[in-house]
Amino acid sequence: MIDPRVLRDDPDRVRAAQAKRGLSDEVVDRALAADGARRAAIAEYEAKRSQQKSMGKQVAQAQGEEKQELLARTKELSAEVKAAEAAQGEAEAAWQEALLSIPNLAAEEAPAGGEDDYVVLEHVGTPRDLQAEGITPRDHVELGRMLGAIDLERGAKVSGSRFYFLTGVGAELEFALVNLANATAREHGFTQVVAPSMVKPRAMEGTGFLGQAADDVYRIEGQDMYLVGTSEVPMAAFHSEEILDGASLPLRYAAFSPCFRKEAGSHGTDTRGIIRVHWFDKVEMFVYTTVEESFAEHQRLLDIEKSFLEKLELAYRVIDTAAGDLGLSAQRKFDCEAWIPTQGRYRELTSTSNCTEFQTRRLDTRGRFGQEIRPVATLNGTLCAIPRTIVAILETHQQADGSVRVPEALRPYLGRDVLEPVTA
RNA sequence: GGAGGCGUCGCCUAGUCCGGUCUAUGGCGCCCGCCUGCUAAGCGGGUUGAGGAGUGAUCCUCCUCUCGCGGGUUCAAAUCCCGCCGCCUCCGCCA
Repeated sequence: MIDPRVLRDDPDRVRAAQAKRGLSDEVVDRALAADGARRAAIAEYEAKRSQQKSMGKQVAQAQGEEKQELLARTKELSAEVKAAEAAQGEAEAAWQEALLSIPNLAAEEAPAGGEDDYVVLEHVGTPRDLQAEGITPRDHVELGRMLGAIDLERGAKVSGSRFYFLTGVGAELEFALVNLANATAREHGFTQVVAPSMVKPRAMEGTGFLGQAADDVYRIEGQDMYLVGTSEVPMAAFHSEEILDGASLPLRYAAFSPCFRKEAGSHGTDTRGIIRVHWFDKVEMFVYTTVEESFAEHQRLLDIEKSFLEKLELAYRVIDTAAGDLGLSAQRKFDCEAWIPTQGRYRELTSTSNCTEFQTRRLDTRGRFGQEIRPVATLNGTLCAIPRTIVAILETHQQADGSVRVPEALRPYLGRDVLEPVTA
């Protein structure tokens, strides 16, 4: 949720931010009106309650007729207190509802517009031209089958479309990537975490995934729980309802968890292979820091993501996502997209967002800075989403005979220099 | 899954049966002061936390909320009733 004081003091800034995302500012007016009503209702309730309390004390001390008289009057007051309390509750709920529906204020620097209005910040590495090397490119599905690494047929048989088994070197690849990612995270001072991938509604809502993104979230039948689409969710809720020691910041975590996504609304796109699947494992970086520090930290997360892709010897580009394509929580987002040879284009491998105080206000995570207590900032960034990384590695480092050269940095973790086909 | 117990202001704890002066007791710890060659001990004082208002800024004053969480009863709830959550012990089942 955005800072209510910003809304109160500078509503035009919020309106401008809404416009930048291509959204109407109707919610802004609604929230402003609700805020006024809420404050009035609170004042009303507190006054009545205070009156009731002091009368209660008189009742306790009074005797006989005097007591009966007081009781009659205080009974009346009690009804008024109840009414005022109910009115306050409603006003508070209306205000919350309006405020929660306002997305984070996009950064000044974020490009305006929608999905296609991203700005390419840089290209790193040269996309491999397999044709020029005299190699007929095989896609990851074919390579995965030849290497005995990816079993899509059985994935579909057992679990349905968009499921897969990683087998043999495929499974080895997953663990090697996870270990490399964790080692990288440790080098940068991150605390490793294995996070639960089922959460209560509070965590889901607090991270902003039950709004516009709710269609993509799996809910557990018969239980008030959700499967997470990223460990950003449990990690954002990790310190919920806590006041952190300001001196302990930044808190840097690298969390491993399975991720589940319905992929509703993506019917027909990326149906082949393991680019877009209902379940995958991921190592995600998650940081708690101050808002002031968050911008530099965002760059740091991006740098770590870049260095990881470089360790894997992948060609990629970095894009600055446009305001309209930011999630509800994000103030700014950078994606790293790796070159996928058989698709002839860059595909998202990692994504890092600065959510400033948006999530911590919802989840009530604050920091104590001397005398002052205020919300902290959260940031998240993919370190390694397994299936897409496997796609990029297989396709990028394939050789004429269908074998795959293993990037140097991964070799110690995989114990192999090259992945050899098991079938022709 | 079954049975029982517990949840109070950083930690421990009194209070809950029998509702009101609980503005929550005491200890530990912590903070300030005194004493002191230094340290320790001793003595005195302070100390729940959060949100908000008063001319937004270290102070002061006031209000609300806070005894696991949410409801209910009542003029009044730490205290009575209901639901939920968490922890512990035992049993069953299980990776």
